Amino acid sequence: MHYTQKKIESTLRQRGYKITPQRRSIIGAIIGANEHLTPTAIHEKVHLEHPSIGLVTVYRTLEMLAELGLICETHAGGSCRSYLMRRPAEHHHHLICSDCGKVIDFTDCGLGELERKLTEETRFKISGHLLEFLGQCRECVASSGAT
Amino acid sequence: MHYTQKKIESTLRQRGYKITPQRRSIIGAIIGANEHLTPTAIHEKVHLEHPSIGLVTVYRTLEMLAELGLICETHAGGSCRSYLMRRPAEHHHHLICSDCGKVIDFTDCGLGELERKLTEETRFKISGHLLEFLGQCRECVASSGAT
DNA sequence: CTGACTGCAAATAGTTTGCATGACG
DNA sequence: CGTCATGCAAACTATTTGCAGTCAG
Repeated sequence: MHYTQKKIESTLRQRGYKITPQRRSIIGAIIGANEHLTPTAIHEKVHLEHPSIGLVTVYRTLEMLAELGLICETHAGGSCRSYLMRRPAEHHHHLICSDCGKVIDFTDCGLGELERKLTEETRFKISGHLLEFLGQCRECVASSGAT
Repeated sequence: MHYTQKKIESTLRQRGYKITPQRRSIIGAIIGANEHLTPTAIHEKVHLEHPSIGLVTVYRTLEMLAELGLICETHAGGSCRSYLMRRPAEHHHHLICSDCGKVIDFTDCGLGELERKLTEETRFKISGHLLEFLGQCRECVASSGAT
């Protein structure tokens, strides 16, 4: 459903980027996680295996991956700047658990109609939209109810 | 359509907050603007009339207003943390011009159905959503076309 | 080999906190 | 008057940049 490590590496190579162990490790960390990761969180993860990796490299790699469209930012919660592996399909949105950070993707947002209506009413040339649902996932509902 | 200065001040008073010239000025700046304002931008605006106002006060006032639900954050573009006067009606969304920053509110997002469907499929307890449309307003389309 | 990549340290930007002074109610 | 608000400076956090050494291709 998401990009694989291999697929991403070949994309990098095609675009003229080099494959380094650091980048491998960072990509692996993002793929492995099913939730938002802040740059710092990613750094902590990769730091376990490769203690020499600097936070700066994480920032630079994230910037590169985002530019290639391989990861995307989310805006949930207060703080910004958390990243997630992107599904190959372009248009999608997130449903995010505010407790555990789990993310569920969905594509069918049904906003085409609304977009058309807004375009008509406002004469805006609409280029896109940001949509995220927030809530508690089943497990977190259960465990918070049990508490 | 939006809160008036008077209305906001009476809300503050009711909640036990004091009305100071600084707060008046900051509120006025936000009301006066029809676009997103970052804390820094607000500070610059009020600084013109009241050069003594510190950025810190802007931050503290924004925090207070946000807590009272009188302003809301937007997440458009890259940087976060920009504020906008909130409409009295609770649930609404923004259509934002990426060129000039103009913001148009709309309430009818028609996401109830989608929310129901997602709830059913994922068993999430959905608490809300974030929706923003991005595009160019009519004026900016015209002027960029003219260029 | 060579240019791209990395890590370090320092610079920068954005935001928060501590504290003494000042002003609203 | 007492308390809350302000402004300053300093502390913090997050992010970016400059540079010399290193490594993938």
